[in-house]
Order: sequence, then C-alpha cells, then structure tokens
Amino acid sequence: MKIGYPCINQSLLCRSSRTFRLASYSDERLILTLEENLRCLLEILRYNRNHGIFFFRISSDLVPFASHPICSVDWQDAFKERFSALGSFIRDNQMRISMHPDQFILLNAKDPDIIDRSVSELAYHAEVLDLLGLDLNAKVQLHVGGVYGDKKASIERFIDQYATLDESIIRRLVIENDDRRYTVKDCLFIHERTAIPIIFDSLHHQVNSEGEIVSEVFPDIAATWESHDGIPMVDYSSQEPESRAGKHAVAIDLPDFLAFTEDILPFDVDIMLEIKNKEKSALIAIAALENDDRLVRIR
DNA sequence: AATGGTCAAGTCAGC
DNA sequence: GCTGACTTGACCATT
Repeated sequence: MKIGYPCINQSLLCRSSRTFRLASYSDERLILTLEENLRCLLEILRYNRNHGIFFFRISSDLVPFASHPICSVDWQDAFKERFSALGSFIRDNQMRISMHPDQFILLNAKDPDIIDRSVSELAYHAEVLDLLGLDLNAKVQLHVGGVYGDKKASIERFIDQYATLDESIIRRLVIENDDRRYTVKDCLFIHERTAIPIIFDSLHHQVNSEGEIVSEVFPDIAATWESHDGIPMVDYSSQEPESRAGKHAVAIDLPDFLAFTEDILPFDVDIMLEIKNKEKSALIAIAALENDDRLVRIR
C-alpha cells in the first residue's frame, strides 16, 4: 500500500506545473518552462523518496500546450534523455505514478471537435508515461464525461469512443466515479462493456452514489484491475467541514481515513490523498499506517 | 513591487 | 443568461 498526493509539493518552492498564457506563447518559452518543470519534478520525487512517499500524480501542465496546435516543438525528442532519467529514478524507487486530465477532456462529447481535442490530450498524457518508460501500472484517470440530458446515450457514446482509441491510450486509461454525474455503478456498467479499470474516489462516492456500501462494492471495483494494471489506485478525501458537499478537506481527518482503509481491507491498494495540504497529509497518513497491524490482513 | 483581472479547453447547478 | 465549481493557482498588464 502506497500513499500519495497530487501534483504540487507545498514544502518545496518549485512547481512542476508552471505554465504561461497562450498569448505569450513562443517555442523558446515552452522549452524553458518544460526544462524548469522537469527539474522540479525530479526535486519533488527526491523529496518523496526521502520522506517515504511512493505514489505521486504528475501534473497535466508538465508540458504546457502539448496538445495544442500552436505547439510545434518536438519536445518528446528534445527532452528524451531527461524523461528517461526521471523514469529511471521512478523505477529504481518503485514509485507508482498517475496523471489526471482535467475537466475539458470529454470522450463522450457530442461535438466531434471536443472529442478530437480530448483524444489529443489523452495521447499527450499517455506519451509522458511512455517517455518515462513506466510500465502499465502507471495510469491516466478520467471521468466518464457529460450527461447531455441523456445519461444512457452518453454512456453509449463513451463506450463507442473508447473502442476507437489507440492501444497506447487504452492500456493507460482508467475511469473514476465523479461527484455529480457518473457513479460507481455507472462505471461498473462501462467496465462490463469495455474492460476498463475503475479508480474509486471515496468523497465522490459519498456525495454521488446509489447507496452502495463501500466494503460491499469495493471487491467488484478491485476486480476491474488486471494484474498488468497493478493493484487498484483509489482517490481518498474527507469532506471539508461546513462547506459545500464534495469539497475536499484542507487537512487529513485521520479517524475518517483509518475508517476508509478499514472499508477496503483486505485489498491492497495505492491511495491518492486529494487533500489540499498535499504532502503534509500524506506524511501523517503514512506515519499512522506504519505500525498498523491491520495491514497484515492485506492479501 | 504590488495588485487584481484573467487565463486553451466543458458541463452543469444555482442564482 | 451569468457565475462558480471542478484537482486549483498563478500569469502578467497595469499602476
């Protein structure tokens, strides 16, 4: 069981997600920014290793405008060695990596242009993981998409689009239940038709489900991960008190976290903490699990 | 140097 | 019809 956090390390001064405005695009600026982002990514990964954190989500902004038509830099080739060196560091330390394209990426859109842009963006994400030389347990997690007033038809569009994707994307892609539209049950239905693995999000399930008990539904979710996909990834957050339902907590609620791990035991999973204070909560969770004798129940 | 409006991309709920 | 929320900051024009 690895514990991780997404994209940003607040203890370090650098960010691996620096970007800039489209209006100020130049090839030179893209190269300088990517150089800086890769340097910082290594710094974050070193911090993680030194602190016993072995799960990390790489920011989608690592390569700004990578899938935008304005980008004509062959960054894949220019930074090949850098990606390869980063990948060696990740593999040598047996780290788990994920990426999470943001809300604009919609495989089930009705507008073919939106689908085209989405597929390009997914190809970019898969390419980053390929350039790092990571095996198939490094995943790109995506929400199912919009409902467009007809969920059934929108699920069918997702399934149809998924079938047209290149194998280089399919082997990396997993779907996640979201907080307003597609539930775990919807994801399981899509899995039956596509074999796509499901990444379970605890807070989204809390605010958007058909009442399934986590400990009862989790075995079905875990079974969507084949052995080459690695053990299941899950996203965990608790609800921030006195805020909108679904708002991610600022700091980890340790009793809630331990209750969640109880729900998913005895499955071994890697847990991404989607908590605003990032690595601080990861360190607390890791320390709490260190001497937890429940973990011997993991199979 | 500080400020605050605005930023590639989409959907949807709530006003 | 517009705004804010989403995993959320941070760029950058203007003063």
